[in-house]
Amino acid sequence: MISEHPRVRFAPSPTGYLHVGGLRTALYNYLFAKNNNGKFILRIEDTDRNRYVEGAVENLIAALKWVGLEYEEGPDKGGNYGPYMQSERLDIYKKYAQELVAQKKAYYCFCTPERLSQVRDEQQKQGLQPKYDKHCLSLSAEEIEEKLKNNVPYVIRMNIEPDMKIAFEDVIRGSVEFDSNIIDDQVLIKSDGYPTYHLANVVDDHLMKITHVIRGEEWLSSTPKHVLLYDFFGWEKPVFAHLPLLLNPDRSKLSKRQGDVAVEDYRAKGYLKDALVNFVALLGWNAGDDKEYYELEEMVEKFSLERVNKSGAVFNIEKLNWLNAEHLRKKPDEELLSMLKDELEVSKYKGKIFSDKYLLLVIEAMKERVSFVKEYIEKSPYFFEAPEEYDQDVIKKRWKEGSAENILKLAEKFSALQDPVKEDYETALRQTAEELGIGTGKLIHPVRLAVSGVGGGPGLFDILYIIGKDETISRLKRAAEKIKI
RNA sequence: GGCGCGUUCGUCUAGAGGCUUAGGACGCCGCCCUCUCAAGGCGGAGAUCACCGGUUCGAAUCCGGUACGCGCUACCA
Repeated sequence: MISEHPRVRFAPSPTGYLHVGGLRTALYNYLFAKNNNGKFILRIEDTDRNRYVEGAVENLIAALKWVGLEYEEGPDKGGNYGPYMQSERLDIYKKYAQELVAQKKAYYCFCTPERLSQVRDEQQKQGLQPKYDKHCLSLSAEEIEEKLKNNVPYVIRMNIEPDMKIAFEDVIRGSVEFDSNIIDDQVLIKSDGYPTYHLANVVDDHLMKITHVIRGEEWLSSTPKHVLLYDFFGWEKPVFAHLPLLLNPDRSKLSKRQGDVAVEDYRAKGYLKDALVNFVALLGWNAGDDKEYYELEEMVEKFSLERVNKSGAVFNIEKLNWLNAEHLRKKPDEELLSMLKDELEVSKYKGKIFSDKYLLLVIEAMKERVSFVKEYIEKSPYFFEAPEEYDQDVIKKRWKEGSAENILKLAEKFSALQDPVKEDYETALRQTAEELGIGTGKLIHPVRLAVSGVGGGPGLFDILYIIGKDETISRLKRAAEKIKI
């Protein structure tokens, strides 16, 4: 069933941004293509002129690019089966629609929106399935000719025969069957000359030699229409795979109201593309083992449509956060450095100069303690400026009667050190503690507070080494003065 | 309403008739490590596998029904 070199496509309509659900659809298409040595194609389904959004296509492309899902053919890349924007393929759709009309598999319909809604109301009142009543199917050739000549607005509709069973195989769901009686005589060409999704999608998938249609579950119910169209044209059908939906915490379809849905939102919040992709991939797929941390390449190796789940998955931000931390920790320090520098540029420390060497030390110290790049700054501001305030709870817990004198004593000790390294601070501190006749803890904690303003963080001597002797001494003195019990 | 799809710890999931006292991960809690906070290690709580019935020596796994959820039911995709 799976051809040797499959061709799959991600076919979003440009609504303004890339939805995370769309990201997952794109990802599964990509993974499937790469896993099978096939091609991944981007096609823009911009057939609804009312929904046109300025810059949406560029946005979509930028998001895909950021995330690293590279396609071989697409609107900005070209390819042998273009154009890849449906709005540039209008003539093609028209031609195929007319072919169907000639074969009586589709027909012109001149009904006004008013009549349509009247019919619908009537049917609903009688408790019937709202469906077009094939009113225009009985028009004579002359009547049609006449109306066309007089520029009466029209649409072209599919002529669906009643009492048929339309069945197809879905890789994920198995065999699915529909009754043709519930299917409306679907509009193929709208009165503005644009095709509807159904026509454009089938025509393009055929012309672009798409072998596998991998899309969201919301399309499952329209698939019989597509199957019928393939049959009308006498075309070979692609393999269908309908993906489960992504859900809000309350199990409704993932929506903007309940949080961020745009890939760019997550990017702006500081999520790594690797983590987002990893996370989204696991929402509905797994390799059958316990592995949860993935790089793109490994997913490509292991992916298969057969292992995609049937049921919807809640988009659970906590797991995403964990994965982000996991991915962040695996990044080489050099890469972290460049990300941290970018982050500093948009922080309140913009303009302040820190050497790469310094920043690398900060990274080493904080690496295990952050989940996001920006946390290097938020969780350890003391590496970028002296603390202005001291955590009250920590003062209460760690700052005792003689603490101020003790750290001043220590400052004195420190000032005698020559180019101290981590161990030198430690030795000096332990010595001082001994001289003062107190436990090292009694000194360590107040020093930590004095130097960082908080109670947690990397090992104290690492902090001291990083900020340096002069800064350490100055912070100790300042704290001895400022911290009051 | 009709049609379709789905239903295993709070969440993501493993599970393809006996290997299951249903496994892992996130989150939560505890212990260890430790100058603190993390990370890491160990452990714990958490699922009558939606429900009912059937098939079978045996069912989370197969079949039927019910409930619930979601999707579609447009000249939107």
